[in-house]
Amino acid sequence: MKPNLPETHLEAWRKYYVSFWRIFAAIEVDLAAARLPSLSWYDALYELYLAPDRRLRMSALAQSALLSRSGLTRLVDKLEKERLIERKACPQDGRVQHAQLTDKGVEVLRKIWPVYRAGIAKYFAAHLSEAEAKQVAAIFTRVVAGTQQRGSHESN
Amino acid sequence: MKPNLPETHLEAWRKYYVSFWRIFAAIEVDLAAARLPSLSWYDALYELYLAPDRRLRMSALAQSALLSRSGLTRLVDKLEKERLIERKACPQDGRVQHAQLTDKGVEVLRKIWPVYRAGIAKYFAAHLSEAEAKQVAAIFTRVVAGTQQRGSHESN
DNA sequence: GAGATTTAGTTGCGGTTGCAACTAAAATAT
DNA sequence: ATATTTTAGTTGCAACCGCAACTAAATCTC
Repeated sequence: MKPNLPETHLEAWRKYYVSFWRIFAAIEVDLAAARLPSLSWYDALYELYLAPDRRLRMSALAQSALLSRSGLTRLVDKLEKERLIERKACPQDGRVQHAQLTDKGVEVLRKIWPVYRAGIAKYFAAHLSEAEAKQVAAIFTRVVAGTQQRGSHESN
Repeated sequence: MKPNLPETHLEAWRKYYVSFWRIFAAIEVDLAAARLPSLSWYDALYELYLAPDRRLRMSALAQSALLSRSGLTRLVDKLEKERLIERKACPQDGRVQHAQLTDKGVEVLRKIWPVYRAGIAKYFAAHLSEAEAKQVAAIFTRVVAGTQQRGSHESN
């Protein structure tokens, strides 16, 4: 009943876990109230926005957007139906599809961001001093590096 | 384009957000690999385990387990089908149902915990010093307090 | 104390996601 | 060069979850 998981670390996990779900739900509520798409849409659009030429292969986008490949296929279906992205076949490799962000996609991104940003500010940032924010960023950068490539994958 | 959300805080949010999804997915993979129920089951069972007499009203459990009332109804249906909990009508108030943890529920909790604990240790705790764990616990205790009762509710 | 309101929980329904199986194309092997 | 294997993406299916609407019971109003 005791591996290397001291009580302090466990308590940190519990608060981290609960805080995340609370903040996440609160932001989703705010987005829905503003009749805006949810965070998963934002994540995908934003990753495309950052990418060179604003386009990414499906699997690369799945990784960045924290989705399985199949999950991404459905999401891209919906985004494409709304004309926020376009699927572009790759001439070099007939298997790959690129998701290409459209201008309308950028526009939607710009509509979501103020609400999202306000949520981050209210529910998260308001409770962190500058120094704490730096520490949290540093700590979780390490955590992310430690979990690189894990989860969210399909079997095969 | 700039409310009170400095770049440092935004960066902290990004790492927090990504780390959470990665860790969460990794733990779910570990649980599934061990043919164990997922975290949402654990959360509900554990809240009951902590409660006086190991039972809680449906709505109280929904709050603790970070679910909507309807979501909890379905979850309790499944837990009851597996005999991990029982629904007990409340004699004082005919509207109320109590979810009562069974011995089998405790047993399952004890089977899940080692895998869950190992996941927390590997994916989360391994990257935090003792001092950092204390800080993280303190910071996110504040964050949780700030989001008390938000999200996860139904309209009406 | 009968009727309106509020509260607790459930159900209909739709949206989202992942796994396994599938299709098509490219890379590798013989 | 053809056959096998691997890779990229999609589709069938089922699980999970929330909102809105609903039922039943308690409380409040007059």
